[in-house]
Amino acid sequence: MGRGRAPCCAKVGLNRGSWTPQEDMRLIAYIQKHGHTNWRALPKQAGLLRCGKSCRLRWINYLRPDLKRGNFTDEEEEAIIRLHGLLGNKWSKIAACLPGRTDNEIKNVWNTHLKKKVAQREKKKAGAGSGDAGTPATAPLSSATSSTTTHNSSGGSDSGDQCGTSREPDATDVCPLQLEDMDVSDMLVDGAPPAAQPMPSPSSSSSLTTCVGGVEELIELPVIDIEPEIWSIIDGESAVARHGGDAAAPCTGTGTAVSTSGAEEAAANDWWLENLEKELGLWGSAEEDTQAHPDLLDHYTGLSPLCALEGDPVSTYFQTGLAAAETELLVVVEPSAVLL
DNA sequence: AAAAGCCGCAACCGCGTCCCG
DNA sequence: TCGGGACGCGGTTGCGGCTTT
Repeated sequence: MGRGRAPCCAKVGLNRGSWTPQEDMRLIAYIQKHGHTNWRALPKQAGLLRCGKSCRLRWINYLRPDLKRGNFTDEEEEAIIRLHGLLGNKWSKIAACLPGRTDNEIKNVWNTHLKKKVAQREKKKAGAGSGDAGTPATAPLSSATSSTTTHNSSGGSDSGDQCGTSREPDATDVCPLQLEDMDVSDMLVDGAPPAAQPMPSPSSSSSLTTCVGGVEELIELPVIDIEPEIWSIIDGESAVARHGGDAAAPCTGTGTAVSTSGAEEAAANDWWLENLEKELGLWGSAEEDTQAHPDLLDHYTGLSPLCALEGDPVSTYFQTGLAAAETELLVVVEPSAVLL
């Protein structure tokens, strides 16, 4: 029944609409640091004036490092068409078969072109009027399967194979586009795609967390000025506990790492975040900053200032995506571990 | 060159389901 | 066993960018 429908997006005091680079940065930084065990609490802890739902959506559909960006390949489109023929509008299940693609993305692609494409095909077939293949969707499965199997090396080369490179090399084998190994009926029966489940949203997060686990808690979020009243509006409970700039000091309990750090680490984190912000156009020139922190630069594995900026996780997110992004995150973040 | 229309993407909304106390 | 909270999913909408007139 309608139970448990969280009034999560209480309209009061929360931002809506497009995400700003600042918000993106904050969300990324927070999740990189703490993961996302509780979406509802996340915005508060991350200092975001968003509802948890919005954060989750943003992360899953846009910010996740394992997302493949760019146009859909022919193989992917074919896979979507076939899977849609089998599964219907089960976008999440279809997405589970297409690593690096989100259900939202697939849904959009389907509604925008694939639907038309299929309609045209059906028309043609009907015009040709033949065929035993009454259901166009299922028939091509085997042939297209073979094509999709090779997809990994060919199609996905541009941005790398998300789940594969971003985690373990072995994981590439698990690429769910291998439809022939996939028992779609399983997916029809129970929600959870079997062993070959590529990267459902939860696991993707866990992969990320584990990936970053070694350097967890290295990122310190900048303080944001949010009126306590807003928090009380958001959670409906007293926000008294967090005041005096605590709002953005997430999990101060868990954020113990902060205390492990010295001023040096804090400075390094600040530097990293400043870079993020710069990359997002929130700051002045990069040169200014590197001049401002020449000492810290040395810590960054001898990267030139430019290199360091080019390796910026957020820009990587928006440019190349996943594998590189995750690598870069490690590259950028890890040095601060060396600082310790 | 400007205006109008179209298209695609990102985000929101509401419901269903799962999990936990 | 029941009730509540949180998450996940699918449908829909709004907006910005691009194309066409």
